Amino acid sequence: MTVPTGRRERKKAATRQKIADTALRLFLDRGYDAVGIREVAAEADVAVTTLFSHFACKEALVFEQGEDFEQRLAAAVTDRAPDEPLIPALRGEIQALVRHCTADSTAPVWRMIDATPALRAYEESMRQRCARTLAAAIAADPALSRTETASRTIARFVIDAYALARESDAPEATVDEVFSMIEAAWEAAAPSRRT
Amino acid sequence: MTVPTGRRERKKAATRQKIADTALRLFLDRGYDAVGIREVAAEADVAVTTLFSHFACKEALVFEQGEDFEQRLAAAVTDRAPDEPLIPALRGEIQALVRHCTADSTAPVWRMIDATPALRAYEESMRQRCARTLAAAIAADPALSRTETASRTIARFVIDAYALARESDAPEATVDEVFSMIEAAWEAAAPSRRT
DNA sequence: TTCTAAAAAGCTAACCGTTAGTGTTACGGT
DNA sequence: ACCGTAACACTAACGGTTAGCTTTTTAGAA
Repeated sequence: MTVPTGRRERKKAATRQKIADTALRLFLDRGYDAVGIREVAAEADVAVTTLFSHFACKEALVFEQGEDFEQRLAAAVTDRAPDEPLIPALRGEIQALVRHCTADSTAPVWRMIDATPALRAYEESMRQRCARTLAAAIAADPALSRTETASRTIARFVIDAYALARESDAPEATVDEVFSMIEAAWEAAAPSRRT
Repeated sequence: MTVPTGRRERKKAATRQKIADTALRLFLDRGYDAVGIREVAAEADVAVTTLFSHFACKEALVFEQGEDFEQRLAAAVTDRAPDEPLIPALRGEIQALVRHCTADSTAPVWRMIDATPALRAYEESMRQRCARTLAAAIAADPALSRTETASRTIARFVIDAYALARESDAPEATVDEVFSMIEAAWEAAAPSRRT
């Protein structure tokens, strides 16, 4: 509850960071598949079991940064101005995420992810969790008044926009094009107004 | 090209079938995670390496039947009557697939899949391949005249409909609801007609 | 029929990610 | 100063997967 600044937690965070940094360096250097867990642990000077107490699996080492994805999308729904429409808010957030993936500093990592089936699959599973969180946030907003199914559907569509943009040559234009389709789908799911 | 009825290919198919049958029986009996590859191979009376020459991984053993998924969806696009609209044709196909998953004969398998993270993930990867094939089929039909991006988008949306229906309590109703949203998205992607 | 090339299946032995079991240290609160 | 516990380490294994190599089976030519 106090701001987490015990020596203990600082050391823990440092260990975690050192593992992630070491892993990413080795992976980018020699390829994800060519570097084994035992080697990462040795290079970071920790036991293999310690590594796995910080990260659930090998793939998770790569996604250390940018884990907040999930929170950010949900926040884009819950924290928007009371009269701000949903879809543009989500489009803005997706655009920001896409820009982050294509930024110079992170681009090599994303290129590695795209080139590695295991990492693509892991990212996909993260996206699914993300879609569920987003669906819950949408369904929870009474102002939107859509079906459970419609909420889940739109959430998946939004995640699709991100996935399609990541695969695209012109990510930002792709986001816009997909979102114009999402907008239409969202309107089509509106409750009929003559009650 | 001749109907494949050499002794060789019959024996090979038989071996494959025996492995798949044995695996499914053991999995349904005692749980997917509780049965190891070595045990499946022993029970089917083949070497482990033989098993892996027929199936790419453990998960693939479960999806032996219903692999045609991919072809069927693409066929629903390419084989439809010249003036039949795309979306209803796809909805019909998805409905058929969903019904197949809930049929009494296959329901236990799908229940096992839903209960096993590894199998859910594998199914998701199959869906992605499927979406790509479907996107190609849609993009290849000049009568539809949509963008590459629009084709890919609709393909993903259609696959989403299937995924959402599988997770739903009322699969057929879910398919209909999602498809009404897809229909709107599809129309919104139509090329503007005043050229 | 007999022979041969190749496909299919087998065996061994390992690699790699991951985990259980069991200590050992270092820290935080008392 | 002391105790409970969180963090880390060590060993040893398990389960999926593959490489390397040998043996069996089959298709088709001679």
